[in-house]
Amino acid sequence: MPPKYRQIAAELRDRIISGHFATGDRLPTEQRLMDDYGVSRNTVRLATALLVNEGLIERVPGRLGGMLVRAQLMLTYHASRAEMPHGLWPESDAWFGEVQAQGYQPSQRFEMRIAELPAELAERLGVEADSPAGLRRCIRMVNGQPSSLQDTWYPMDLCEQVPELLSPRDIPQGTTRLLAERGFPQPAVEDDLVAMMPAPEHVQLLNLAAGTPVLAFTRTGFAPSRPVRVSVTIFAGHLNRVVYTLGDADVIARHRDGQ
Amino acid sequence: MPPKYRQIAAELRDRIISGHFATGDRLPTEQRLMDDYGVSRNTVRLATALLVNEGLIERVPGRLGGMLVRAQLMLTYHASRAEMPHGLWPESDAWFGEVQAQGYQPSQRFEMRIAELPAELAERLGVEADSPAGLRRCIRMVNGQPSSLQDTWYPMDLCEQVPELLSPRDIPQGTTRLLAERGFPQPAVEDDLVAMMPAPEHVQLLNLAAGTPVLAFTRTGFAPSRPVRVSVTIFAGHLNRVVYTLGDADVIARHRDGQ
DNA sequence: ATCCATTTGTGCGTATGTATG
DNA sequence: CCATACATACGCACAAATGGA
Repeated sequence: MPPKYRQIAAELRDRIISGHFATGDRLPTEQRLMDDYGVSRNTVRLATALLVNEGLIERVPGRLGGMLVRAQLMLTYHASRAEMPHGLWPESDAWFGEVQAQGYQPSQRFEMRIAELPAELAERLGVEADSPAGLRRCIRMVNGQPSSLQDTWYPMDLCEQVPELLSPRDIPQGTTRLLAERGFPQPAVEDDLVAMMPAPEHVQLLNLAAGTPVLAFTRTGFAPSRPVRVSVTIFAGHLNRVVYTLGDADVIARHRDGQ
Repeated sequence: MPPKYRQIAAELRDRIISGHFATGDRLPTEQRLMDDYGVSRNTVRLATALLVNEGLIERVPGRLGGMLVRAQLMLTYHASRAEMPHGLWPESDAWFGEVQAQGYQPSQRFEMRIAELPAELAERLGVEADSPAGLRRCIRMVNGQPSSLQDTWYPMDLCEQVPELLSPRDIPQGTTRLLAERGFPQPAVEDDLVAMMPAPEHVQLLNLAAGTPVLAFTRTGFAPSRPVRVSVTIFAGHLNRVVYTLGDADVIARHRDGQ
């Protein structure tokens, strides 16, 4: 027989998944659970901590607080559509469009600075670790909630050839098109996706609840002569999914239309 | 000032990330941390629970147990290479090859059964929810450790046309080629990736430590006339990453060779 | 096979702090 | 200012797992 706290967690989990508790509902208070199950507060906390770590609930202190069932809002990001392969329109526009098409309210915030390239990213760009590079950071929000964090790095010599990259504001036509106009098209990209628990920095910037995993999405863009940029996007788990379409897209479109 | 348990967690986290503690090292015992920091055992457990949830350590009871720094082994899965677009070789062979090329020892286990399609997957296949379907499950292991879990669903009517799909053993030429030979090539696939905390079933099958996120990778394969299968692969986080190459792969290959 | 020592796992009770309405 | 809810922290006890004597 599993320990009490796991049994209690399992019961509550089932009631959440089955829809007995809906999004935004309050679970019974800790005191109530202590009485119902005849256990100590410690045991109740162990049980509910599991649910917090699974991302099913969040805890809110205060008079009208409690343990709330979290929303399972899901946003789709079409990785093979944006900026690939001929559709060279600005990625931020693509993102705005996708979010709005899904019925949500997008917004974003920009920052620009010069920073030292972490070793792992420097290798992808084929430059030395810790060399300086242009870093454009974009925090994207959906309905006011931080949703993803994108850091795009450009090698320093490229920034000198294309000084607009150092602009602290959004670049209207998009950096990908800007680079293409200056002789650095990106006919190929390599993406790399991994699920991980967020670093403390990401928890803060994305306002993540404990137990929320993130999807780290790294895209390296290649000009014919060299890699020109690497973007690291941290997607808040649960809130985002990334979609790729490979092969003959018409086949899929035909099927969708047929439905 | 942050609470004590967070301070203690932060110190230990820094020492792990900075390499002061290496993979496999034991952290000080709970008793030792109580003495060092002058706190109760409860506080030590709160602190170390954070690190467990971040996937940094695992706890092992027993005489020579302790809190061990977890390995950060990383395996790469080339999603756009296996079985796409002309290279129609068996996916399991592709996986074996990739793992071996990275210096690890692959193995896998098969199961086959008929089961009811979950609503979400039924929609992708364009059939009714809860209708029966052929389910092929493959548990893949690296160096004996469960690494990923793949469930592939085939609509029932397709299984009747291609009865080998119901074979409980591995299909030598691979199911994708088998289907192509029987008139169901897959010129297009759609992939869908999301980071999530594992369901209890996944925790058990993949032998996951608490706090390990997973990458759920869903691939829908389309024949010209219809979708023919949907595969759901659960990758244990930390252990796996998924890579896509989009556009002109030669551009990337040239750059690699040039290094 | 038994017993013992060590380390984490589970559970109890209590007290005080903090956030919110 | 109060009431309610979760947050942090102390202390204690016994169970379970593991490895060695």
